[in-house]
Amino acid sequence: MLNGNAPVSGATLERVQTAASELGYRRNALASGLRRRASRLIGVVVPDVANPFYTEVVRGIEDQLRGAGYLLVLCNSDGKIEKQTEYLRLLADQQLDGVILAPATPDLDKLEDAVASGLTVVLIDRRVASTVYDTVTVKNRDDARILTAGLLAASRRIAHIGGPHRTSTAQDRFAGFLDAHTSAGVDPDPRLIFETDYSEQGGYEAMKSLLELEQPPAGVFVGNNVMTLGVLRALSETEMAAAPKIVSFDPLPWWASSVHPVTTGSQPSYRLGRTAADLLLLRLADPSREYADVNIGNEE
Amino acid sequence: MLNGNAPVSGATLERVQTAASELGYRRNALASGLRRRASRLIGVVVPDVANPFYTEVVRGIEDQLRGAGYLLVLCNSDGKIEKQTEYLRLLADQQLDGVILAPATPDLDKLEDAVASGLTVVLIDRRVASTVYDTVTVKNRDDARILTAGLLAASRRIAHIGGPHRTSTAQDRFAGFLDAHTSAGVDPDPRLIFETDYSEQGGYEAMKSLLELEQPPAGVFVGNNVMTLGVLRALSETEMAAAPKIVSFDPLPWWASSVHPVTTGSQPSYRLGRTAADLLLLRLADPSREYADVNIGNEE
DNA sequence: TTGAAAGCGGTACCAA
DNA sequence: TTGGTACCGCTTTCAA
Repeated sequence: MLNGNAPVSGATLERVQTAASELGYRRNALASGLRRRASRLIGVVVPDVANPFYTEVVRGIEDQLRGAGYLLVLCNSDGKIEKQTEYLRLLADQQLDGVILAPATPDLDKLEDAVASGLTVVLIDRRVASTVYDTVTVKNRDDARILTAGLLAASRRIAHIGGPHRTSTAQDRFAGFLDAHTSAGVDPDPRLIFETDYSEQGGYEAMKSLLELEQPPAGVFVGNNVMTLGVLRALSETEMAAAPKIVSFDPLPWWASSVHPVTTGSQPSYRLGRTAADLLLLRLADPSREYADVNIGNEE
Repeated sequence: MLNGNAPVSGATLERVQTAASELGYRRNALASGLRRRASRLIGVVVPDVANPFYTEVVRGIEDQLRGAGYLLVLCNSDGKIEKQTEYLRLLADQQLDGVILAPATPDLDKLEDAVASGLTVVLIDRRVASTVYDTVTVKNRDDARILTAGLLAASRRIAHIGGPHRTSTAQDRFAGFLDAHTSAGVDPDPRLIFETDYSEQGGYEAMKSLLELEQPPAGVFVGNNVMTLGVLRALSETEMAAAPKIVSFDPLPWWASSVHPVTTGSQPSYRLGRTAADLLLLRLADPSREYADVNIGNEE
């Protein structure tokens, strides 16, 4: 009745509605949710909101959910599978309608529990070995290839500072880096390839090592924004005639300022968030729709 | 029964509990909440999570709530009173147990509605004209005084780039700036005092103006982190022999790197979040306790 | 100590 | 179309 699903006559409906607003009636969402088996709450599980990439993603999700009348429940997993699992259980207990999850590991066992307990799941950022989830990722390989090609146009000595190889994002970006080399007919120098943990400190240390080489690279491809900030810190500590060109896969946060120019991809973290929220709302509306695997690129 | 509040014998209790876990029983939080009139959900309303200050605050709140088994519902008000009001209503509808709010305006009318509808409110960051709320702020005036005094020790020509005067934070920080001048027996130069809107662009423009002066200041006190990033951008665009010393009220985010050294206060945004969450949990446990007005400073 | 029953505030269904 | 009633799953109370 109060949600308009009842076959009441216009007059009665109106009478009820004015009465309701005059009395300041507010629907109790808990009671409603209990009956309808839905809470109008969406969970978001990310490694850390304090990482500027996820901050933007979360903001995008929130903006999109707001329009649909959903509220966002924020969870930080710190990339730990136990925290992620615990949160998924809690979210299921709270009867959340769905979860947007940036998986801590490519490993899916626990995820199935979550789904079994009634959570609708949308995956973001990292792809996992399964096609039964809506997934939103960025065009890691293509974008990395394009960015690297830009560097190779100026020089053949290009370094790579990447994330942990167990993550799909780091793999894909490294593959793009190699693609560009292949196209350009250049053999990458293994001494210029660094694998770190996607951290500021990792980027800093890798860049330090590069700068200490007898022949530093002419350009550096850096696999994410946080590492790039470490790279910039390393650069700022070093005096040199010709600093290497820096290309960062992610854009730096809007408030980051730097003396050293950095070329970046326009990784659309905000749009990624909106898209993920969209997919989740669509699936909630129609659980039988086909699974989507959206790949957000630099276009537009 | 399932929450242990029932006068059951040990044996029965245990029997039920093992049965429950074997069957994979999970309590329905919606039903439980409906009955107990509590949802184990806490709302957080901030202007924008993407502002590094609030990002840290939110992270602090989340970590603290997690330990207590509460979930965090994130809302961005964009500093707009309408969005804030709408969210408070939504949160009340969802029967949230409480809200941690960074008020968009010093104006409280709507807040009372929220409380009337059953929300327990804790205020953060900006103080409002009322003593009937738990409040957590930073020691704006003292910290600003100390930071400014550091600059005055080196020179008498110190500029001030502050936030909007209608906010309590900007007022207090400016007062601290003046305090330091009084102690040092220095008259502040009004041409060096800028009021902006706490934005990166505002900081940028103010700094540009300062650099264009015939006699630029020897030091600049900047009222928040975001403006400081604008200030740094302005500096990076300008070549000069002796750049002014920059002091930022807030610390820059951990990943920020900069060529220009910046002295910062150690504004404990993370701790502010934890403290706010603590206060809220305490009040939820004992609604009649005295209102707290906590002032977090640089000590420790 | 135990079990049964009422009710939190809605929604959905059914007979009138 | 309408009003009445059962029921969502849990907590609390009350009688046995």
